[in-house]
Amino acid sequence: MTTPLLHTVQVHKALGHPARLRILAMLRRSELCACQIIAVLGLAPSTVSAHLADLRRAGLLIARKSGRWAHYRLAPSQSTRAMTDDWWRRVRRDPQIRSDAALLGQLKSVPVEELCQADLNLARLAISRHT
Amino acid sequence: MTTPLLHTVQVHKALGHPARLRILAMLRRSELCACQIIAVLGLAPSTVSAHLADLRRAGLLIARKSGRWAHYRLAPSQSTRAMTDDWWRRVRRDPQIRSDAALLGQLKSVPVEELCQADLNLARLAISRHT
DNA sequence: TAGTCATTTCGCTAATTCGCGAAATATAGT
DNA sequence: ACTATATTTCGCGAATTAGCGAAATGACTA
Repeated sequence: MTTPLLHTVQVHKALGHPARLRILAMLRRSELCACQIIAVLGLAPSTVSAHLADLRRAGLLIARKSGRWAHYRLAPSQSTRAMTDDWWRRVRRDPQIRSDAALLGQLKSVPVEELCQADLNLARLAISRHT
Repeated sequence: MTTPLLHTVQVHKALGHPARLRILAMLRRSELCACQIIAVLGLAPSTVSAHLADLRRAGLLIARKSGRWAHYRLAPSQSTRAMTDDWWRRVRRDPQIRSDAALLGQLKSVPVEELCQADLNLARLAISRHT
């Protein structure tokens, strides 16, 4: 158990990192597989996993495990939605956020089986093969 | 110059510390002198000054210097107000925030000249002398 | 002009955070 | 059972942050 003050601090700490904001921005559109998030961010899988754990601990997203894959989506809570709506207005036009969305749109056409185990460059190759 | 993403990160980092949230909560009621904030938080003046500088850099509050004293108030921007309104709903009933408000209410009756140069204990003595 | 005092800046140490690779976990397919 | 593999956990070095006291700054006062 924790106080409202410390919980609020934890939430804001979770939002205080570009990679974690990028993750939340991606998840606004739809639930995603961990490997898709890893491919878009271009960071080591262990690093992304830690960021996802931070966001989950802060109550901002929830995980769903389906076989080997882990799917993440935004937590449905009221306060989470209000909070993300707030910074979303400022961030939606950010170049990094927009390029993330563009890359993610292309990744959607790649089967998850091919995407996983591939770093960002391989992901791009897979895109060119599938479009 | 910075991107919208990095600016948003900076704002959330500023909100990701209990002392800084306590400062913003206090300033919701009214502008305050630095010495009043120092007395309520019970931290070293240099520490509080650093927190205030963080909040100012994030654009969340603005400073006004009047003689020897520095007065701080919330920045009047729209987004700042929306953001503080969000976490305020969760934090307003926090015991730490409430005791801050109670102490601050009593500090208001103490002249600034007596309050300054006094730590929290001296501040309490001053309160008992003035009520 | 010299002194006092509120506040900030500086220098430092301890604690936390970030990122990675390696190892561990767990699940699908053979 | 065994292998392959998606994800997480662990251990560690680099970078950042938090706190303090000491010194510097700037403004009132005598």
